[in-house]
Amino acid sequence: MAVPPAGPRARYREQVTAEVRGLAWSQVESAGVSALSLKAIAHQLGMTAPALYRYVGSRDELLTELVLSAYRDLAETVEAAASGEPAARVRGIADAIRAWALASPQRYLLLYGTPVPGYQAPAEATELAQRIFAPLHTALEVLTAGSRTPAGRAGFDRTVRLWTRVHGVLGLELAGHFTTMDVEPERLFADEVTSVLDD
Amino acid sequence: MAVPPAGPRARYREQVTAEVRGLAWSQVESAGVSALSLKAIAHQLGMTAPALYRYVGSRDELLTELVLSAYRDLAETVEAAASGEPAARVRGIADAIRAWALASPQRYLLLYGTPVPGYQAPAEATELAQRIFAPLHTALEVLTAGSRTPAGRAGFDRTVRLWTRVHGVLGLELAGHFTTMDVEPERLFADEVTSVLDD
DNA sequence: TGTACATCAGTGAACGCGCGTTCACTGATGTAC
DNA sequence: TGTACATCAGTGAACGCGCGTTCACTGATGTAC
Repeated sequence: MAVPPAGPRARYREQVTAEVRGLAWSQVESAGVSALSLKAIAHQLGMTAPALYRYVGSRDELLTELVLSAYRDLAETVEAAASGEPAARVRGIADAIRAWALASPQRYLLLYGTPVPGYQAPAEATELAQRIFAPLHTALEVLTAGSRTPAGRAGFDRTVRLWTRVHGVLGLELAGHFTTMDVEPERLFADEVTSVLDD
Repeated sequence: MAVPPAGPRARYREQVTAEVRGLAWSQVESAGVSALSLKAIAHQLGMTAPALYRYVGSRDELLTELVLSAYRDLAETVEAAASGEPAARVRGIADAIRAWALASPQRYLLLYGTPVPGYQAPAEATELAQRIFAPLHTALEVLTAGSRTPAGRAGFDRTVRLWTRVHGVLGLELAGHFTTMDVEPERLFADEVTSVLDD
């Protein structure tokens, strides 16, 4: 693996770059994507706005980095949860997704909420979305190997169903629609995961 | 019913007010809530920005009007679809919700997508959300009167489940997550509605 | 070890844009006598 | 029927704010001889 130049300057550069990403995330997490502001980040770093262009190509590029890193993080979370007995594995992955979403609602909404108008995610996002989908799909396939649900189309449909049910609960929960409704999201979520296992 | 003053001035006033609402909607529909701009509306009407304050209290008030009218419209749509045989009625309502969402994705997302940061919907929104929920709930109760699913808590949970499954499909569909995934949203949606009927 | 040079982080001024909102006002329109 | 008055839609200037982005530049830091 090629190690990039690691002099003191490169070191400093990486550190500031990390701070930029960190501040960008805290903007998104506290007030959504629309709050992402290069000028605000610069001032929080104690520098003037143009200096930020040493670390960021443009606002759109920064946004793309956030989106991709969120996808990557979720993919890793899902992959890390993919272990154990088949049924428990599906449940484990689903619970990991919910925990990931609740840990940072705006990060989840950045990926699966209302699309940012005029912004088109890069092709890599699609690949990462598949990396998130795959462990769920595999877990469900293992669960029913040689039993009721046939493979192929029907198996794919089942994974999609799991995904939409998971999002159905999370999307409404994160948007606050259960607070006025006497719903226990946790139980509802668990039941929805079970419903797909029982399919 | 008290008829409001209907002289030529009131007439004109109502007409312009309607145009303001119409332009506001076309902004939201074409680029989401964040595109809602009083100045832009004024200029599209051929007037200067301050003149708009004859018709609108503030941007927030206009937004509230949009949100409430979207809720009202959906509630009416759902109520209008609540007829026919029990199973067909549930399906009819669900299909009406999907048609309503597809007719104007941003209007659906205004209600159920990522919340507008810093904006709090008025209490009336909660009442209207219940008006949307109620016909679904009634239809499901009629469907299983005296059969498997007991009333009360379990019946409520089932309606919630229907709602989250509907939203799971619609939310991801409207955000464009199926376009790279070889999913037929219409079939998926129909299957999800069926899954609750079979519960 | 010391000096000359290249690198590059950060500045300051500026551009052009958009936003919501206020204020004192003009002038046309409708209304009351 | 005509005139005086009140109503009110819309203007123009302005405030203060925020945004992304460019440009020529200063000055500190690291590097090569």
